[in-house]
Amino acid sequence: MVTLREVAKHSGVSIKTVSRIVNGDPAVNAKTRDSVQVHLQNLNYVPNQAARMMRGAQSSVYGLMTDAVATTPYSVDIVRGAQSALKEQSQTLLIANSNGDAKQELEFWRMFRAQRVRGVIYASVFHRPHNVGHPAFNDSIVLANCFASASDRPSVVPDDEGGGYAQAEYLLKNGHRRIGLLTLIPQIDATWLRGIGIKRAFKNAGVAFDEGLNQQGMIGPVHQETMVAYEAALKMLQQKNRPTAIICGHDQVACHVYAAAAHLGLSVPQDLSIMGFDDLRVISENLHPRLTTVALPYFEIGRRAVELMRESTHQKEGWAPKILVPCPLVERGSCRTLS
Amino acid sequence: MVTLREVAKHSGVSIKTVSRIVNGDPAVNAKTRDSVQVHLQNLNYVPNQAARMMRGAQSSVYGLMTDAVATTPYSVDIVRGAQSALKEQSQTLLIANSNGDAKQELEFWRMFRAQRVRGVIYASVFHRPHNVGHPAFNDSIVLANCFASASDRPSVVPDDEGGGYAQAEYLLKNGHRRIGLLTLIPQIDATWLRGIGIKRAFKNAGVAFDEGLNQQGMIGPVHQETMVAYEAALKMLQQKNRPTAIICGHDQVACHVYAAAAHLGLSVPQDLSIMGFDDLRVISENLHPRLTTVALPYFEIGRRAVELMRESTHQKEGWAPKILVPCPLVERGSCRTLS
DNA sequence: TTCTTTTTTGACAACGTTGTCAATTTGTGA
DNA sequence: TCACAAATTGACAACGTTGTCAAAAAAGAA
Repeated sequence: MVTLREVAKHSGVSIKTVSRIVNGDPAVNAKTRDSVQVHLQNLNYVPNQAARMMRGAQSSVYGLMTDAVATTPYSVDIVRGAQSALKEQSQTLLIANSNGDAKQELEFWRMFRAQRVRGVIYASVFHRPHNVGHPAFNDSIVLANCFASASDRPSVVPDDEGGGYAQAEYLLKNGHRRIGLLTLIPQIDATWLRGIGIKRAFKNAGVAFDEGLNQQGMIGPVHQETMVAYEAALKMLQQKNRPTAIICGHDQVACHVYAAAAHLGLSVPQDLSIMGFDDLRVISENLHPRLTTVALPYFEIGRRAVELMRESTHQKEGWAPKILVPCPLVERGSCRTLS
Repeated sequence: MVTLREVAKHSGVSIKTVSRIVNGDPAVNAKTRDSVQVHLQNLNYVPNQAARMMRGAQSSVYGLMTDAVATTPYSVDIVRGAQSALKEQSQTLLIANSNGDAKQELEFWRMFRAQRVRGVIYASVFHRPHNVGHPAFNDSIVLANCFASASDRPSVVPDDEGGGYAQAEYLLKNGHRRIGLLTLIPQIDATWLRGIGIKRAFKNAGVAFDEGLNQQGMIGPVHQETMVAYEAALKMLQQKNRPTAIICGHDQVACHVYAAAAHLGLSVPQDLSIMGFDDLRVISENLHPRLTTVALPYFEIGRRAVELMRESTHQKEGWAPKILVPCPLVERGSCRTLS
């Protein structure tokens, strides 16, 4: 690897002068600068970050710890988003996914420390309280897609309540009155947050919400959910006074509702409107008709997390904002207007 | 941050002795070791990688450059796989995704150099020839999920030919004779590789392959494909002598075939067997019935890429093996046995 | 010209670690 | 007891960079 010394030797100046030029110090004679720059180019010098860091410079690497991105497609967008915010200052992401294993995680914290990462973004796929941390990173952890219950940490989470509101508001606006609900398991915060949003939309529209149409699309403990949306949808749609629309807690749930509708000979959206959540494009763009859904803004969450991290540097103890990123509704073809 | 010096001061020994203990050098008196170890624990010492690297140690960080993982869910499994292979030696992954932008990519190569990463895994979501590289990393780049046409680089790719063979062989074994094909766009290598595999299976089974049933499920240029599987499937299934099974170039294509079948009142797998490719679990496990498909072994590809990278250290110029990772068939409920 | 100011340059130390090698301590055998 | 070998320990340099400060060169003022 080319070092400053080598460039200096080639250019016939001191190491320090080359260093100055590399770092854009104006206190260098223009002629010298030009001549050295040529050699920098020729030798293709790239500064050694390790050496820079030893001199006390801040690391340009951030850590991204995640418990189980693996299971959700597109949560990789958190990574993309974080990166997009990072690259402007040519910083990078060190990635570690622990699959939720605490021991694994501990080891990764250690690794982050060894690498002297500047801060850590802790991303969990489940948007629910999370205690997290390591004393060594006390003031430089940002939670993405989850938030801390006990310890107060800055966090960036999707606005599930707003997302739920958007789901219901859209259907109500389009004339639907009997609207079914197939939720995720209640242990997840997102479930009741969205529920609150949905009910708020009903209230705003002056429509009564029929609790009988509020069903779980999945059951069971966290991480071992069983999908029951198909059966639940069948039952719901076979009622005499069946709903004209179903709001799903997830695009996957929507999949099963499509299947149930097809099984009953109901066509979407003619006989039944379906609303998803998450916008897993692999699903939402491949169903027939394409699925109208509310997007989980993973990319934006990643971006914001990095921004929050940057701000956190200049904050005092106890600073722990909780940023809500809106969940935009993506209109496709699975919902129709009732006249 | 705690340094060796501090630990040494606390323990009343020299820096070097502490260093020895940290690195497990046996040439230390047991008593000394025990006493120092206590202080290491108490002070929570973690060696500074930057300093270690300056002393000439190999970096423990690898780079993962990717052009567009974003678009394919689960390709994130490449990351997981790589990590799983890495973590055994407490090494880490620096991640960079360029979204295919060449300028972006150049900057990332520079960053990798600045970080002195030990090697780079270049992962492309499209399994097709790819020229890639940077002189500085000449002998430490491994391609994952793609291979180089001009420059010869070690690469790890899915065995698409074998995957195609598995698709057809399974259906033939189950008594199907008229089997339709809805492929990806022909510009992608995977398309013809799988085609070869499929035809080999037909030949092995002594069954003639009807080229009339070989249709594209998608059309258009790379990166701007249009999905036409729905229409193609409709046409194919409305023939008088319609196929009893359809092999899809992708699980997404399969989605559309399900929809087409539902539209025609054909039930899966009773009236039609459907075979996918990729095993996007979000799709394959949420269709009704669940989709029998051939999995793209992203995780394994990531693992192997790291292993290959390790081997590459001791190889001479021109060493460029191309590893084929098998694509296992995942049996679910979308294919039936014809009697 | 000479002196002063300003600009430009370079010598040196330090960051935290480990390899080299020498110094010190401990153990062994006569 | 002493001589010698083995085990244990530490001083020092070096890795590549940048901050500090002083030296040298250039520019300006008298």
